[in-house]
Amino acid sequence: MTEAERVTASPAAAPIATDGAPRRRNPEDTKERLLDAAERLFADRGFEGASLRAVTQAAGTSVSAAHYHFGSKEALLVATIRRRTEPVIKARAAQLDALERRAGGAALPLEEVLEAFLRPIFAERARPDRGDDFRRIAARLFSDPPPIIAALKREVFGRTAARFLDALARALPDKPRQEIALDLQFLVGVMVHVTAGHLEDFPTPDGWPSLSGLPDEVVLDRMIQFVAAGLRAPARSHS
Amino acid sequence: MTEAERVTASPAAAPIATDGAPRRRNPEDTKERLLDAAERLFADRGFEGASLRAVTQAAGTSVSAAHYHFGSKEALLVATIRRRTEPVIKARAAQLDALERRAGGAALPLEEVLEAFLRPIFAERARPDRGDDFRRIAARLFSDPPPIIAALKREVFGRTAARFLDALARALPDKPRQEIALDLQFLVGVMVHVTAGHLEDFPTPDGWPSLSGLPDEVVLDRMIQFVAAGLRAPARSHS
DNA sequence: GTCTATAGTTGGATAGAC
DNA sequence: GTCTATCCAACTATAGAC
Repeated sequence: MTEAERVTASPAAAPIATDGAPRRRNPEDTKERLLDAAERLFADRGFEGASLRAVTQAAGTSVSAAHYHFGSKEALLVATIRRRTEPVIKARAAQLDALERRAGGAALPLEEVLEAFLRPIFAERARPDRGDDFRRIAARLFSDPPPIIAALKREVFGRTAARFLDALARALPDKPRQEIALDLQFLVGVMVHVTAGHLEDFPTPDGWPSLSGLPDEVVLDRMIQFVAAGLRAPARSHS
Repeated sequence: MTEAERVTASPAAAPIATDGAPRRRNPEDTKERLLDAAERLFADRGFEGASLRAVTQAAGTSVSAAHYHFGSKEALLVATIRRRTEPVIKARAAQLDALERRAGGAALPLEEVLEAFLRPIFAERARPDRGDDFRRIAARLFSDPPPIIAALKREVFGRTAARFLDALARALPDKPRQEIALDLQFLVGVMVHVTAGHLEDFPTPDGWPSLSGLPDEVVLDRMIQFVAAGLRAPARSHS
């Protein structure tokens, strides 16, 4: 396959739907359309795999418009990710605040701590007003090449991790702190895998019920049960 | 930052260590050196982010040598991934075979099924003879752009999933099959996250013990406890 | 089997008109 | 603010000498 064939074979060069006629040249929401297109293409092809030209074409603009609004391709990526992560981080903090207020000085209920961590990301995923490709953007955040991503990742994670580690420690006072930290990483693994949409990507083998149609609420529920049980599981006394 | 600065700022153009003097021109292991370099650079920068030139330079060869041995950049990626996944798939099957033989017709012990699934990937990760960057290659397999990766991913997963789903069903006879399938995805999420090396990538906040020095055996042990408890957790009767 | 040299594209970024 | 036109560096892949 030649390079030209490979590129044209790749789909998704379709422009972002701008509800109705192919009207162009809206003054301010060009920025928004660029973010939508970038989100979809970065998620589909990766940062280096999605050219700025492809992104701007899908957004119905030009390369220079993107440079005008964002300054560089990297900056566009950062803006794309921040648009999604900011509301999640804030919603998590808000839910945790409410939870701690309600509990007063008492131990926090584990399942509710987990829900405060997990529900916001599902909520963001399901928002219909913005492109619905939040999906793999979260997974990319975890595995895309380092340039700025590594720093972004740590910042995003760091802003939430400390609070949730403390909350988990309050929910499970007898659990060793290192085990809490390790189990939180397991939880993050589950979250990323599900958020990234891998449930839809891996068809179950013949004879097994499909997972791709499962409502978010069912998946979220089961995640909480699964992870709560894991967190409560005592360390094995060395056999 | 200019493009030139960004590129030169990026490290890891160092050649693969060929134990001792910078001896070149070994007849056959050029292929091996190319795979080592490709593994490291694809893992660090992603498939599109790591140019063939960078890979061949790190391997101490030329672009055309890579084409001679593999035919294309994509084929090199596939070979890189297969070299790691093949032994894991085979080891998993072997451990499961042994387990089923030992159990006869009886129920399989859950923890041992999980160990058959998880230990081989840790073993591969720890092999010193090949470059030690198995790490993020597994994560890439799950989130890198589609060209051939999507197909590869399904093939690799499919060859193991059916057998493990059956084994889990034999270990937990009362568990609904859809719940087993869903929980297996959670397990995969944990596995990918840990294998990808994210434990080392996310420094724990101040006041929390670091995870980066943890021996593989400790992590594997805790993973099995965590996931086993999750799998055993009963579905919540809808509140 | 490995090299040098080169072909032919495509990439991000910018200048300057409007 | 958005466009067209252009710069030039970097890419994959191949041809052909050795």
